Amino acid sequence: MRFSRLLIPTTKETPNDATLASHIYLIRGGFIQSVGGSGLYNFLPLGKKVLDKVRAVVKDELDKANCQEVSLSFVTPASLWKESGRFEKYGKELLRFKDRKNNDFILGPTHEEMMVNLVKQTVKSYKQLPLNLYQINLKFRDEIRPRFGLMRGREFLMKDGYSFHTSTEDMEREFTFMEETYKKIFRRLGLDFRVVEADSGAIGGSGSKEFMVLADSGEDTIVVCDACDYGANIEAAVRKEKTCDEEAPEAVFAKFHTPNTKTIDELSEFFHVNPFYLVKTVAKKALYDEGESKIVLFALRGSDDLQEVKASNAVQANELVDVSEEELTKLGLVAGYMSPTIVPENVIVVLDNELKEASSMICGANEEEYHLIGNSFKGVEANYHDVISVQEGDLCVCCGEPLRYTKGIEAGHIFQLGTQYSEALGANFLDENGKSKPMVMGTYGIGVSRLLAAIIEQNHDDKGCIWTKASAPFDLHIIISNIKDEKQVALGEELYESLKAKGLDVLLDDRKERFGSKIKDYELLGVPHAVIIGKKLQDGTVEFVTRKEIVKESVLAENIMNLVEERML
RNA sequence: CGGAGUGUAGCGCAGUCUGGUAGCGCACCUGGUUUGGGACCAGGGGGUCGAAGGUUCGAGUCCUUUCACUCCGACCA
Repeated sequence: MRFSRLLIPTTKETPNDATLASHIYLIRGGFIQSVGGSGLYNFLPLGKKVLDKVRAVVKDELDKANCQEVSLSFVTPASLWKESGRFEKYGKELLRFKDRKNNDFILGPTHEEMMVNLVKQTVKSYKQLPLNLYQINLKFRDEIRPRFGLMRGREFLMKDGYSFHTSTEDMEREFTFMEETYKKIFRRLGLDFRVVEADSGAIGGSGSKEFMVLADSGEDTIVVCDACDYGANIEAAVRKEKTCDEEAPEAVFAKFHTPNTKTIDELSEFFHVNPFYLVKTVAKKALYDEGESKIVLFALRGSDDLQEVKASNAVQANELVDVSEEELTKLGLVAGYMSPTIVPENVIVVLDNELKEASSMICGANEEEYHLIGNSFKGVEANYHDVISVQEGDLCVCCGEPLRYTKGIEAGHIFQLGTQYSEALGANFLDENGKSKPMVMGTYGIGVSRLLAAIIEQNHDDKGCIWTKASAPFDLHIIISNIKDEKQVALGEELYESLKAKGLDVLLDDRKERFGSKIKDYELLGVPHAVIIGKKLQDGTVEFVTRKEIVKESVLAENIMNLVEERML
């Protein structure tokens, strides 16, 4: 294609609301255009080209893995979502609206309901299973705070796949197979990624894994082990039970006067003990459907922090929010001195798993200026859950080596769903014995438009994008330095036509611009290779450029064709 | 949701305090010069100043209402 005929509105200036490299370069390079700055984007020709290339890789690998592409209606009747129970549960991210007849509709943020409904109507027998259907379509999530360009938009392109099985074993087989298929996709796109254990979130289900593209700007914190391949999202990470070298504060059970010691630090100072032996009691309000809420006390070691997602799951809440001091007082809870053992009615207590066998612990007395010493949880029946946040340096549950934090961009997520949706929506099949059973499901997602951002986050420099081979908008970028130099133009045209004929996707910069603008645009757009036809043609040479490190190789003009073929075909 | 801020040309901004002809840079159009790191000269086009209402002879500017967007915050008992 000819640059002079393409709509590629590159700019020198960075948009004022962009902080991430991917956001800046996608806008500056004319790949995408912001729509009213509210998490909505138009894809311009170049952006659409990249999107299609990424999409093609995803589709190719899935089709090879016997998945079948379909396309589901974007607008979804709310009735299906009411059946599954998610119309209420999904929260404000679900965009709801009414048609002229006043019927409720939603814009699909994910399509379990629609897909289950499709399968329910067409699949009746075990002979038709297993089945893996997917689509690559728009999704809409009314994010609280869309930001970072394509990283967290409200409307985005997602591949969502759903598999249906006669048994849990078969679903697990497919889950593992999809993990391998996804790895092929991410590798082919040239990404550095890690597969990690994850929380299942609003989708539900038992096991789930996330595909994290490693990048400092990632919004997710992931816990990894360098000694083995353990990796998990912080929301799901576990560790080998923590121990403490310091001596435990031996004491018989007693109430102790502890003025002005509301925080763990103050308490640790007061008793001269490691926070490991203190109980931190965190109050949260758990929100449920239809405006119901409960106050929950989470108790954990003072050396640990509460992991909110784990905590929320422990009480099966939709969300946890902070509780005001007034509310606590009203319930008979004393802020700063709360206790997991002395608790008013109507307050739920959740103890962290690691407190199960703990002894010599100090906790609040739920009384102003008093703590209880010499507490033991040995043999105490209680509501135990894993609610702590794994910290850097904690030990790996698999191999015992220290764990490390890193940042990742969630680009894929696969779930073992089970029968939760098939039961709710009545998606049953008849087995060999003619018995009706709910289908066992798995679900698999890839954020296709987010991948564009992820690729750039991982592959850019201070000049612009550096697309990977599989994602680049063009294979080769030819720059004619001076459009008034007939020799340069002639060679450029010749190269362009013959390389096109060989099947390369070539961009020819034939604009009436100065060299400076053209090379800046080249570096900004980030096509993996370029040929510069310029001044040096007088001496019979041109340059072959590799974008990644900006390496320029001088090549005799008559050899350039061979070199390009050799390197690129 | 809590806090702060911003809406003026396609983009980035000044002008608002102290009311009086709508400005600048980039981009765009025309002509010319220039052509290896985002050029220069000359000329030109483009804005119901977020919206509604009010005060005034006169409102981008003052008052009221409203909408939109951006940024920061959501491990504390």
